[in-house]
Amino acid sequence: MTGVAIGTTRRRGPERLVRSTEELLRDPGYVGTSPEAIQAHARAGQGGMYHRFAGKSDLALAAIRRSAEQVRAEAEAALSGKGTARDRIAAYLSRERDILRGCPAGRPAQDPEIVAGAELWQPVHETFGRLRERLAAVVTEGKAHGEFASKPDPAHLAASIAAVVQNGYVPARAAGSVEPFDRAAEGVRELLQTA
Amino acid sequence: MTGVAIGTTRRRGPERLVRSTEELLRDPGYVGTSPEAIQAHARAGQGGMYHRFAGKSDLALAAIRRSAEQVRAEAEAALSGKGTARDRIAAYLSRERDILRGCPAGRPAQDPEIVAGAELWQPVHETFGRLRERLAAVVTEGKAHGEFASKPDPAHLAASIAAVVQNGYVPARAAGSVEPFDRAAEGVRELLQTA
DNA sequence: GTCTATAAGAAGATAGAC
DNA sequence: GTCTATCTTCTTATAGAC
Repeated sequence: MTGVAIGTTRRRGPERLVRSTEELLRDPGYVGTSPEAIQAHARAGQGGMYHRFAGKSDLALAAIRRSAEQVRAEAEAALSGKGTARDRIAAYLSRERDILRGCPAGRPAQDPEIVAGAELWQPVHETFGRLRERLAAVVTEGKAHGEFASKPDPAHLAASIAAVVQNGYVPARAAGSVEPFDRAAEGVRELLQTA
Repeated sequence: MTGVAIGTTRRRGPERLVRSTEELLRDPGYVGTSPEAIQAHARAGQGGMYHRFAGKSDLALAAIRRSAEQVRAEAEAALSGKGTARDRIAAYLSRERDILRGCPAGRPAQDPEIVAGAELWQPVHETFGRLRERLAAVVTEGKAHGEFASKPDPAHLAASIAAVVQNGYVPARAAGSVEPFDRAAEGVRELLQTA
């Protein structure tokens, strides 16, 4: 531990490189991002990059881990907050997500080269699984307090909510607009009202 | 019109090339698919391919159009079938989709090179939009017959359903299993029961 | 029309000076 | 540790024989 702050103002080399990779992984995606592009974005030289990281995939691993951790933390903040289970799920659905830039956790799941190799794929896999588990737990909790009818299975409902959120990104990109995402989130909220 | 059947047994060159491109576009995706791979898959030579198509993007355009048309037709088959609005939506959710191979219509929406240029992106865009409209119409119909509570807005609900279906693909790929998709579809069905 | 050979370019990584 | 030059390989496309 060097005690150097990881913030927006003062970042050491490796930190900046990982940040840049995170951003580029969201938008052009893994295959669409060249080491050169990462260096340009991070304003780092080739030397620096290859000195600290073994290569593109090594950098991507660091970036994916960081993105996954953040997605997890944000979800946790919403799902462990105040209010009823329904409120917390609604809060989770409302989080700002910069939809058109793609899902920081889900986008990599679409990259052929990432899915192919286990190292990069594993953290993505884990993040999604834990998120669904956490959502299911909140649904179960809500059912225990009589918030939901007995009908919806927690695991199913959790999967639906996760699908809408994590993947509403796709139609949004297809439409070139956040509208599909917002509408989908609103639709789930409305369904939960009546459930 | 030459009258040659477009089936599995007898396909002319261009047809085979487009088919192969469709399949490869679903799985490795646009960036991950080389002209060479297409030729190998279609058992065609370079000459044949470049003779009929201007290049990779030209072939991709043909493939995307065909996939989009098929997705639209399948959705229409389910949504215009017999039964209540709820039944038809449930049927739509149950269609076999070869989940892990990716969504034929949505996968392209994730490819940086496709999103960048308008030609390839446009058919994807259109397909998603029309599908949501169609779903919204069925929901509206269901509400008119008193199948759903007055609460859910048709456009919102349609967006939710579309997000679950078209994109349940993402968590499924992340998990390496169809389970997340199946659960999500089941979750929406259950919610519709109670709505 | 279909094949083989090959060119032009970029992606990813390395070498070696400083 | 960081920079520049270089190397290899892959991707996409073209040329020209047949």
